[in-house]
Amino acid sequence: MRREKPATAKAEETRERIVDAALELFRKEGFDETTMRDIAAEAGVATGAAYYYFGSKEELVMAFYVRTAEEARGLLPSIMERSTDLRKRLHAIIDLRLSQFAKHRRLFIALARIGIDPAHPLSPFGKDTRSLRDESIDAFRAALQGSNVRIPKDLHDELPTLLWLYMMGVILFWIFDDSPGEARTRTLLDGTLDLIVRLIQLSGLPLMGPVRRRLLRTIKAATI
Amino acid sequence: MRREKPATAKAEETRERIVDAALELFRKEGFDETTMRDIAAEAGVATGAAYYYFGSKEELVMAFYVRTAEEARGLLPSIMERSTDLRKRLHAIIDLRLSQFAKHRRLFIALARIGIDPAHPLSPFGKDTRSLRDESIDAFRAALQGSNVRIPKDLHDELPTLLWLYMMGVILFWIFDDSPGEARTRTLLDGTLDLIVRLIQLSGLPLMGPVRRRLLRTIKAATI
DNA sequence: GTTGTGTTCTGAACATGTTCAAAAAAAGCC
DNA sequence: GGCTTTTTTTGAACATGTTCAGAACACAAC
Repeated sequence: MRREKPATAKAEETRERIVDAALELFRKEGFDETTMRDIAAEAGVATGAAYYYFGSKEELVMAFYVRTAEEARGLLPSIMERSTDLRKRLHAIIDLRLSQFAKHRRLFIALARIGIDPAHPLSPFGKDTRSLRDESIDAFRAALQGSNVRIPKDLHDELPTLLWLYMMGVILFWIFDDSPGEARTRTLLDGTLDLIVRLIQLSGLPLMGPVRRRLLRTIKAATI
Repeated sequence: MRREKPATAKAEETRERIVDAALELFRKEGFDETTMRDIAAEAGVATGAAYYYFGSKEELVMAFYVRTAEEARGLLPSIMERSTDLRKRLHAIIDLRLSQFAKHRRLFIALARIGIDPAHPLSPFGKDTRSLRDESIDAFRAALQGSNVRIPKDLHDELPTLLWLYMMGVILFWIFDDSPGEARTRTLLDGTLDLIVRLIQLSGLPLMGPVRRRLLRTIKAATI
């Protein structure tokens, strides 16, 4: 049985060697082009060793995602300190993730292929990825809190999740964006962020209560 | 070399047998669980024969999609005749496609796994799938034309594509919807369709010109 | 009918993700 | 140190998508 955490320091080191080899080869050759035998050889172990630490080739891609999440965790607090402007904050979060993924485009697409299967344990909406998802949503919660925009109380709970969904949408767009430097995704992000921030601001006006509540009801009914 | 169209009637018949066997097994056992050997055996041919007609297992999934598209082509005209109400028309189109896919949920997810890779020939945004995509977009164009809602001229070109994108979004939501009878997707569709139809109506008001044009500019810049 | 040519089909071979029984190494215990 | 137990590692075996050289077949030309 594969264990969650290697027991010994040496095992931990072997595990690291395998991830490093895998990510390096994925980056250089692509996900499909890299074989588990290549990875094992590069890490200096037998093929089976990779399967002792990772249940499948796909779990190695997940290791990549976990690394980006850890990196983001380290970087985001200082980014939040730079400004209280909501638009800048949201832009910074999404821009950071996009930049991380852009460095490993093909690998990220392999991840998307895995994630789009709702039955797959590594799907972004599944329960196995819950902590990663929650952390990502909390980033948006933190961006809202202490920002220069007042958020109506009844939006407090849902808005972070909605913004996270919005980011997922932008990332989906980015996957299919073949413009140089992903310029089109940048354009979309700039244009829609303006719209979103303005909508959030407007939603606070007294007149908007009924509209906001109606929308909220639809969203809740659809996502419960 | 694999040919586009089989030359003889017998070959055409073999091809059909292979598709039928594949779809039947996919439906009964699931895409991943069905092997090419199973398919060939069920169709009464050698394994290699399947590869004579289809370049890969994935192309067999595409055959499924093509069948649903053909079915939709047959059904949509009569549906359009039933009402000129825009909301009903849009609902009918999307509901038809959702119902078709719901009958083969797991198979559709295999299709999604293929389609999310922008480099894959069968991606819904690629040039190989252009005619299927255009046909799908044209369905929305037909729904708009002769509907009870007047469409501003500058929206004529883009709106069908935007509605198609909206449908893609709903389908994406549906993929992850595990509620019984896909009730949540139905709720989302009902709620957002109201919003969309109202937005389209509002966009025709003289006051909305600048807003509409600004949004159009963003969309065009992002999708050129 | 024979020959030639293009089409359809076969089944063995190959590549690669994955499994697993057993060996090797490490850790724990006296 | 020697013994037992647990962890780690090995490499061959297996399953399945895919390829391919050639066999079988169909059909036209003569």
